[in-house]
Amino acid sequence: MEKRATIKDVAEAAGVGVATVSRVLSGGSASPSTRERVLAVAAQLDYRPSALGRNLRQRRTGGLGLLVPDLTDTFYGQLCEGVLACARSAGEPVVLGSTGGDPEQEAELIGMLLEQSVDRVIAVPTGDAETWAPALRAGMTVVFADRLPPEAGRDGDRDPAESALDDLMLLDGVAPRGRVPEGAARPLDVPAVLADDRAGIRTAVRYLRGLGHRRIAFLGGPGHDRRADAFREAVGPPVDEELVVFGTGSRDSAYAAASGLFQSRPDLSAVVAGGNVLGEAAVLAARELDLRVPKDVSLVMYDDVPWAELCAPPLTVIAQPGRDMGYRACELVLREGTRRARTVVLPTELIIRGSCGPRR
Amino acid sequence: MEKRATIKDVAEAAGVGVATVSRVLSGGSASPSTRERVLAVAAQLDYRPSALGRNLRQRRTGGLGLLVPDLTDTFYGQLCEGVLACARSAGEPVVLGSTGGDPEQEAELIGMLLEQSVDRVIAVPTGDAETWAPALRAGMTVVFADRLPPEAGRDGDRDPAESALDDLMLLDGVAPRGRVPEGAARPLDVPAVLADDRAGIRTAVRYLRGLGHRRIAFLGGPGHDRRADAFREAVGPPVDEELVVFGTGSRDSAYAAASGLFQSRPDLSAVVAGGNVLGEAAVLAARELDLRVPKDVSLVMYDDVPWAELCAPPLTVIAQPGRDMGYRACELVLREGTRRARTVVLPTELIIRGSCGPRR
DNA sequence: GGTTCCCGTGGATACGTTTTCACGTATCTC
DNA sequence: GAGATACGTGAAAACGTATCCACGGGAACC
Repeated sequence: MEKRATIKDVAEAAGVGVATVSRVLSGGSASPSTRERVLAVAAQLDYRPSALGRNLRQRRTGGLGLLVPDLTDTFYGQLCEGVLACARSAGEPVVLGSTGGDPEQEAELIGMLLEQSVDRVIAVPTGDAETWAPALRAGMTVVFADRLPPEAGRDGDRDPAESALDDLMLLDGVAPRGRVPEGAARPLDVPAVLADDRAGIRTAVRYLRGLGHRRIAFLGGPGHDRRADAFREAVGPPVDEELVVFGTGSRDSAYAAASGLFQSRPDLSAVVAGGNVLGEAAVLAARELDLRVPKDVSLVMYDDVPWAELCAPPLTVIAQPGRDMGYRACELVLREGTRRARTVVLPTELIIRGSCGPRR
Repeated sequence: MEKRATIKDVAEAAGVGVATVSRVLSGGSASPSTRERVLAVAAQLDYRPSALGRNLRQRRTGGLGLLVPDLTDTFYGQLCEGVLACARSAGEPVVLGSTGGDPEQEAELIGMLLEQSVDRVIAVPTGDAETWAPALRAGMTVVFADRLPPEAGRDGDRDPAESALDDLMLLDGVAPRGRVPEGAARPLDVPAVLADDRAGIRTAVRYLRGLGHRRIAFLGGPGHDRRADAFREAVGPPVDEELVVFGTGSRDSAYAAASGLFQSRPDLSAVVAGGNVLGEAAVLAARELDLRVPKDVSLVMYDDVPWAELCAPPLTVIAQPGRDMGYRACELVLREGTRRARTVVLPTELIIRGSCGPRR
């Protein structure tokens, strides 16, 4: 456990100044002879520049922050893999935080990142604009993935992913449509990578409609407000608000919400689950209540997770490219500063398996 | 986006020296009056000590490293959640790396952690002792979770989790039994948190035996050597080595291994999958080959993941406490230095669902 | 009342790096 | 051949913190 060699050691051993060593290793100019000598000495001493010194000097941590609600949710696992893949190719370390869907924990983690001088973070936000204000105020580069924080002064018409772009593979640099009410809290001006929820939900609802379903429910979790809105829009007025229910994030609460939904509204014949945890809960709750899928109730689940295919029956899903979303979000956060990036919307795909059938 | 206040600013505003501010914030001694004044000023300036400066000063990064093979694998998601929970309660940031089951990537990530001066790592190792040598040589505190690196000079009798402790909830500070051959490569002296693989596999094999199965296969992935050994021991000699097959880590390769196994040995009647990705592959491959579970083939899968219950049929599993393993591993790595810790073995549990039946 | 001890305090230093600045030499140009 | 230009180089400063050390003053003790 010898202590690591410093740049000074290398400089001394190579008979040059520290500045020269730094230049050689940073790709600066140096004469071929000295460059070679420095490189040889550095290799021989197994010298690795200390990120600590460098970061302190340039007053920023090289790393990226990554905040997700729950790593047990396979979709976020995919998203993380995407971020990590991109970060690795950029040589950036990633510090990870799991918020558990709790804004307070999220705020705490933001504070931790601030303390670490991590100035670039990609997050699946849990808290609202207020939670993220400190990060932005500190000049952090933030990119949201998968969702946006709820907006204080909501008006259903403004949606950063304005959708209706079935052919458009991705949308970069959209100008926000619709004027923001003067008094309302300004929405966060933060780039984001989102799935085309509106199109995804609409396709699913149309599909279910085509199978004859009229009473369709939406089962959401925290952060699924955009999807719920898309659902409301897709089923069209009048919206039966009793058929739009939310869990609070935990698997238990998702199960409770699903079970409650099935019991209070036995007339429903199809449900759209806003995430894979909700879908899982729906399957479990249906089974517990002796509702057969798809005979008694049809189910479409957001997120194409590997196990969707293993289910009984295999689950029809709205697939969103989790890994890609992570990768692109990371690209955005890395590119930031060079060019101001805006929202990116990735396409969803309805993958039809066996969990939907005609209305009984 | 004002720049952050430094300790100097606080000192100046409070009319004291920087040393005093540092002491107050680090819990050192100070008079009540100055302490109060400093605290007030710090709060008012929204001062947060820079981890960069502190870390440089004390020549270490506060943070923890966490290396897992694949976040898409739900078990590792659980493990990560455990680590993060423990790390958060200790106020330590966690930098995450995903090795993809590739020793080369793992080595690269270790190098990255070294560069960041992260001196404490918890890892699900992918590479061997050689991969980890640089980390140990640099004085890193390493704790392995879920598995150990393969040992150069293997002898089947030495197993850090000596098992046979069905009642013992956990085993702390076991002395390695059996002498290490003189010439053989010394096993890494690294604390670890493992599941009681031997007991888990043995229980599963006994269960299958009780159902009448005689040709039982083991389907493993990288790092499942201990489980394979436990399997060999459980079925007892002679071991039909054709029934012990491995995938390389990817879902595709797992599927290929499972499919190949089923096709080359149609006489097998039960399979033990060494991990949930392998279990998933086995279900898929069986279905593709029109083998019904459990009628034609029985299946026991390692890892109790939420979707095991959703499967058709619900999967009988060997549950290991992923979250706990992460939490304990993190505790170990934090405690290290205070007291030299050794291997911890956590119990497994056979959860019987519907994927096993009597031999047809 | 004088000496000793202790505690609160501030100045200075070190951590390892990048970057600026200035210096010297070698080459080019007129 | 003398001036100007370019380039390679090293000394030094700065980043924000923790900690060592020295200094001062008040209290306690003899």
